[in-house]
Amino acid sequence: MPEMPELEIIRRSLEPNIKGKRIMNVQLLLKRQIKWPSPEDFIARLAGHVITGLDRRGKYLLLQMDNNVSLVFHLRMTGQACYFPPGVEPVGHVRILFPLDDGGIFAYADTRTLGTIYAMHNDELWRIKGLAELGPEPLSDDFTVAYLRSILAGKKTRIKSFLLNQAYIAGLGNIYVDEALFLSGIHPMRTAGSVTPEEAEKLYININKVISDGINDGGTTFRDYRDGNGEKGSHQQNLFAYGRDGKPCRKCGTIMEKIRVGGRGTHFCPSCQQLNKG
DNA sequence: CACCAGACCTGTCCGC
DNA sequence: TGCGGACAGGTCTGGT
Repeated sequence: MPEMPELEIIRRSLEPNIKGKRIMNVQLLLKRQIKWPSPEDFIARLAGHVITGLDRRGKYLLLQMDNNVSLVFHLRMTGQACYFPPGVEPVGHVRILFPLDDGGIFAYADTRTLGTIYAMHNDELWRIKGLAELGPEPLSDDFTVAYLRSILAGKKTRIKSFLLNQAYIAGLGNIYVDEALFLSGIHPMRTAGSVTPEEAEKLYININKVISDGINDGGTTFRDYRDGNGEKGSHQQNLFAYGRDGKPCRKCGTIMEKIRVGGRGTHFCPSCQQLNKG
């Protein structure tokens, strides 16, 4: 479900409600979603401790605790991290409850239960491979045109799959990749190495644009995504490619198509994004 | 290394 | 109405 814009909105919306609050106890309704450490140790590392800060890296949400422990969430497809004020009962597919010292509850919910949760000492965060190997993020100083050109060079993998690889660029997912490729006029089946330096510059600008627009719209809610207060985003109203198959292209009017690339549903305009280009 | 199917899960939608 | 299959915002593993 959530990509970088959604995780960033979740982080921002949770912060005023849970930062500085103490976790009174931990109720594991579905233990198998805890990937590290054991359920008993997970509870021991968190219960009674204060949440001192909230960070995000790629699609990971990290709650910093007062005992040098990070409570790490990866929401996968349907995970939700939400604050319920005092007197409001958590609803939905709740898997873990963290009652707080203000009488409210920080809850993790997840329909498909694919999400992964860790309570790591900060010096053992490297054990989370996906987190340790993340590439630079859109909108950050580390993400530059030169960097993008350098990682594209010579790659034979298709550009769509390439952009979904979190080790190259952190935070892009299926929606925002389709959007960035559409705005850049690049067919998703082209090889990464075929993207010209000029196209790479467009792609760089548009990756930053779609991520930034997604954040400004409060994220994209197709079905499950909600922010830390249970609110939907609105960026689904401003998409150009994702979910628009069968509809006219917003640039040229050609009927948009949907294909499968690397096992993922992929939306594009056959006129604006031509395969033989490049 | 590239690439794909399958696995992990539940829910929804579509066609018959 | 019921059932089977495909599909869903993600990532990892194991096979060819």
